Parts: sequence; C-alpha cells; structure tokens
Amino acid sequence: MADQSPVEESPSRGRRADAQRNRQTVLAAAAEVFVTSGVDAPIRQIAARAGVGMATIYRHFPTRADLVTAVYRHQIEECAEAGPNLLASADSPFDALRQWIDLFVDFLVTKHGLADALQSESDRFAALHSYFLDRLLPVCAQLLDAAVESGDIRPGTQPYELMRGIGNLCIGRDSDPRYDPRRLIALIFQGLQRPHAP
Amino acid sequence: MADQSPVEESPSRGRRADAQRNRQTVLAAAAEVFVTSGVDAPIRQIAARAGVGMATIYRHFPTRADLVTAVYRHQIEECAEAGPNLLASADSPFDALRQWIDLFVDFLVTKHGLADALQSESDRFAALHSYFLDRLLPVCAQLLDAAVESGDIRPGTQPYELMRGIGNLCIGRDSDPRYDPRRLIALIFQGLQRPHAP
DNA sequence: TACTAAATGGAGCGGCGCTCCGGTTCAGGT
DNA sequence: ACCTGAACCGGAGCGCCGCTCCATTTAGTA
Repeated sequence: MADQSPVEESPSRGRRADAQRNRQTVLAAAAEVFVTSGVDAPIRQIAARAGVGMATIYRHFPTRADLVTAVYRHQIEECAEAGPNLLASADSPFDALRQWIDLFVDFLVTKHGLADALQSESDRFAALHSYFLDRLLPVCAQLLDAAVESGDIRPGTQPYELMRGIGNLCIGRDSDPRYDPRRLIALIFQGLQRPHAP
Repeated sequence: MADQSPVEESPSRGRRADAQRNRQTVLAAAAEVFVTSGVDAPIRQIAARAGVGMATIYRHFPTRADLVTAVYRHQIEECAEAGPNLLASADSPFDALRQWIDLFVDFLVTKHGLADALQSESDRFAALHSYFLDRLLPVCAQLLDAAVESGDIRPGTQPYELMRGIGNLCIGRDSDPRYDPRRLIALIFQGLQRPHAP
C-alpha cells in the first residue's frame, strides 16, 4: 500500500489516466528492448513491443534521450544517493570514492550501450548527458573533495574529467576478456593517490 | 620522378587506368569529407564530392571500414614505424613509450570520430579495428616489453588493454576544455611505473 | 577500327527517425 | 445517464540513408 507517493513523477502528474498507463507501458517495453538491442533500438520496435503507436512514445518522450533517462532514472538516483551514504559508512573518503566508482562502473557496463550513448558523436543524447552530469557530478565532486581533504588524493583533479574518463573507458562490448575497464580505472586511481602517503 | 614505386598499393595493381584514377579521387574526397563531417558521413556525400556514383565507391571499398582504413593508412603506418625508431632514439624505453603514445593520441584526436569508430557499438568497423590492432598492437607490445625489461614499468600490463583504453579515452568532441584525455593517460602512466624506481 | 571485359552511375529497395492528422476515448458538468 | 470538448491515440507519409543491380559507357587490344 501507499505505493503511490504523494509526490508523483513530474511528467505524469495531471495527465489523463490512460496516458499515465501508456507511459508506464512504454517505459517497461523500452527497458526490455534496451537490454536486448541497446539504447539505439528502433522506436518502431519499442512501440510494437508496447503495443502502441510511435506517436505515443514521441509524445511522452520527445527525444530518445528523454526515454533513456526515464528508463534509468531510478538507478541514476540510487547511484547519486549512494555517494553521501558511502562517505558516512566507508573507512575513509578514499575508500568511499573507490566504492562509489565501482558502483558507477557496474551501472555503465550493465546497461549495454549506455556509456556509448553518453559520449555519442552526435548530439542526440545531449539531454541524457546533461542529466547524468547534473545529478552525478556534484556527488563525485563531494567525494573527491573529501578524499583530498583527508590527504589520500592529491588535489587538482577535475571531477568532470574523472567521470568522463571513466565513462569513456566503459564504452564497448564487454565480451572481450582482454579488456576490463576496471583494471585501467584502478591504475588511474593509483595515479590519483598522493605519491607519499602519510 | 619515380613517384610510382615498383610496388604499388595492392588494391590498385592490375586495374584499368581510369579505375585507379577514380580510386584516388574517391580517397581525396573522402579525406576532405571526413574532416568536416566525420567518418560517418553519408556515402552519397562523398560520391557527390568526388563526382562519381556510389557504386564506384562500394566497388573500391566494399565496407566503410575499408575506406577509412585506406584514407588513414599512411598515418597508421607512420605511427607503427615510429615505434622502433623512438626505441632507438629516446633516452629510455619508458620515454619511448610515452612519446609513442603521444603520437598515437595526436593521431586519434586529430581525426574527428576515428576513436569513436574504433569502438563503435555495431560491427561496421570490424575491419578497421582489426587493421589498427594488427599494425599497432605489436609495436605497443614491443615498447611495453622494453620498458618492463629496463625496469621502468611493472610487468603484467596487457598491450591490448592499454591501447583500447587510450583509444576509448580519446573518444568524443575535443572542444571541451574541461576534458583532456592526455591528463588521464598521464595518470595511467604514473600508475604503470614501478612503485619504487631504482 | 572493331571487339570485349572492366568499370560506371543512378534508379530502386528496405529500414529508420520523426511529424501530421483523422478518428477515438476519457472526464467533468448538467 | 448523457453530452461534449479536450486530451489522446495510431499509423500513413516524408525525407534520408546504406547497399545492390544492371543497362550503358569506356579503356585497352588485335
């Protein structure tokens, strides 16, 4: 009970009941299709899966980025909220940062093509890019600052550069055993540490 | 004089003269278009620029990867040949490796969209990927081995992982001053060094 | 010059993103 | 219970693209 919180997702407030239902149907279909065909799957395919017309999808999610954002909103939110929690629970700010980045990487490699989309050459995913940055950059910055404060990390690292670098390293099919982005990220981490720990 | 070396590029040997001319025309047009529109530019656009039909392009370069490969072949070759040279001229194998990677990065960031193509989600560029790997992976491995041998770099790093990581870090528009792949690559480098240099 | 195989180019097909519009359904007032 | 207009829906349609097929042209040779 009380599944419907008092504050509903903004895009579905005030809409007609059938519209809200369709919105959820589309979201579910898109989530399924994204798993099998990636975030670049044809809109027609998602529409067919959901049993609706294409216009319905475009009405609810004007751009593809809006759709992707909506599908992964919960997980992005989880990742964002995990930041402060880790900072409180981990042994050190350094550990908190490492664990958070583990979370971030897990998220990216799990959702096929998500990292690709984030750095897509065209501007199709500009909105997605913005949403990621708006939500996660402050978290990353906070963790980074804390680790600098505690002396584990040397100052001067830009959160944007770190996040985009990690995102880039996660691009591509993960089937090749010769490539594990985590190993390179660990290397970057090592480089981030102060040369002479206290 | 003697511009035409005895051993010509294999794909143009034995062809009719007009075919060879067209091949060069297409190559030049593609190079121009790639600069402005990236390696994903429509084939029609390249054909129009070259003043030929689309079939002509497809005949000479069956896949888009073949065309891209041909356009950048010289520069890839230069990069590959620079490896041994640097190993001979640089102060140390470590320096040679660093300089070579600088070269590699320059190449990737200069050619808009090339790094993107190398890790493209679809398999359109499989041939390009293979060519890069076949030509450059041994060079990278040689430099890496030399640096390990000399004690500057700790062993265990896979050349493939390093090259793909660097390639990934170079993905995306380079207009953003907040992101410079070189800084992160330098960080990886730092992590690659032996913890305690002799 | 006449002949033949190589080379050409653009029409054509299927697929995709995105929009537009006629028909349908809901929700609130009587 | 019904009426009505506003919200909503679906898919036909347009433009763009990758790729192929084949009638036509052209280079090289006898």
